[in-house]
Amino acid sequence: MLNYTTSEENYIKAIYHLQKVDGMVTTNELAAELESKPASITDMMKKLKAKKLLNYQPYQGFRLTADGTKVALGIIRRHRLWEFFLAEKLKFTWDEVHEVAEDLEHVSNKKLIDKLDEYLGFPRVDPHGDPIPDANGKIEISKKICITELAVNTVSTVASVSDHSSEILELLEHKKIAIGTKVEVKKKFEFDNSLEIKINRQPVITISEQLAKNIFVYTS
Amino acid sequence: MLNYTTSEENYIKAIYHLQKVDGMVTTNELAAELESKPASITDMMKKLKAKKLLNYQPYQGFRLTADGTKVALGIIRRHRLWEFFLAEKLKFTWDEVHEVAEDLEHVSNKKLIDKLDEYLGFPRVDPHGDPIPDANGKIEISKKICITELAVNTVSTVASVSDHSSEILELLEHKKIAIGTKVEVKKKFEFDNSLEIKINRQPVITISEQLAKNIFVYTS
DNA sequence: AAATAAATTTAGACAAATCTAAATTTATTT
DNA sequence: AAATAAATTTAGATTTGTCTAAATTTATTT
Repeated sequence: MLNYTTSEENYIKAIYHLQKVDGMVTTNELAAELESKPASITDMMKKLKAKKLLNYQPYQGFRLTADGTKVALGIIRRHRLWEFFLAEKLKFTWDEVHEVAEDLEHVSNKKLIDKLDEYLGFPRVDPHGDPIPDANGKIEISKKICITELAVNTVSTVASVSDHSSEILELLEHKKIAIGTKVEVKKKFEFDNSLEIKINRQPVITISEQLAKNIFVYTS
Repeated sequence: MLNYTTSEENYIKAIYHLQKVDGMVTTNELAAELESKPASITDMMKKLKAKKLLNYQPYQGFRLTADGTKVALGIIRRHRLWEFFLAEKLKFTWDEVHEVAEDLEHVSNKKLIDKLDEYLGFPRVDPHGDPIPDANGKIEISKKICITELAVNTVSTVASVSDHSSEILELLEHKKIAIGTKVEVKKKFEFDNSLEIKINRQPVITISEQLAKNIFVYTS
């Protein structure tokens, strides 16, 4: 496996994430995501195309090749393993891990990452519930839906939370909702799209539409 | 604390290490140490001087200021804590830790390093026996001498080993010599400068001059 | 102390990554 | 389908870190 600069890695990772939403990624989208300028994007796209990480025709947007996707999954693996380490071993809170992992992810020593993985017990998801690719780049895509889509009176498990801020963390901790928590929607209110949910055998609690939109559960 | 580039940090660290031997560091020395060219050194010295990390007059060599030393100790702290982590937690061997730590040391998040330190139990020395600066940059300089200087029939403790290769590691493991091992020199041979030493209550063993030169013990 | 050698610095070039401003292509409107 | 707007690319500049080759300074020799 070749090595890439921190800058290249940040572009590759951003394209990977944007692709999941869009399929094809555009110059302006990527510039917004990376807080840089469209001209800088075009420059880098040429470079990544030359390295065969990207399919790219001028003016037509871009998407990662199979090779590019493999590189992206390697970066995401490193990022999420470090996030797990920071939360589990160093007792960082949920909202702090991302920023630190942004730096650690660029240390790309395969043996380091594989031994870290082993040390951590081969975790399957990071502290936000996002899946961690394995050493071969295989990622477990479990089907998830937003809790707002969950049928009433069906028990499910919280899979992930899409907002990673300290504010949502505070609220989730207060309501005793975490990754892995069993939840059941008891009632949906049309007026404000708030939900009444039950956690295990505790009394019903109310969650707002804004909160519900960020909570995803396994479909099963 | 300001942030420095990986390149700047590598220069600062190299100057710190060379200074300990020489006092004043020269352009060629540093170029050799960093495997770069003298012209590159001069360029960087101007930059570090402008940042007040370095005392430098053209043609006169250079030395870190108090600020520069503080920065160097921060880098060394990170490097040695990661070395300890790699050896202790991820079970890397002694000769493998340096290379990986060379990358990890440039992730300069104070909270990360202080929490790592705590997680590791505030270790005082890295796997080679070199002291780890604390969060305030204080470094414990314990007096050490080469085992070749140790008086006959005096028990001492192995403090550090200056060569970090896998070859010396193999030999040290075979002879059951490690950091912290209690040793006693029983006899010195003029002919080849080999030593006969005792480890704890085991039979006398012989070590060559080449090996002895790399073993340092506490003076106490 | 002049000549020579060694060390160091300067001058100018280059690659990587970024930017601004202008030009071009594609998309959208009237 | 022209005209206009939006998106994208190109051209040229800038910064950082590096280099080679030439010039300069310091050290060493005869």
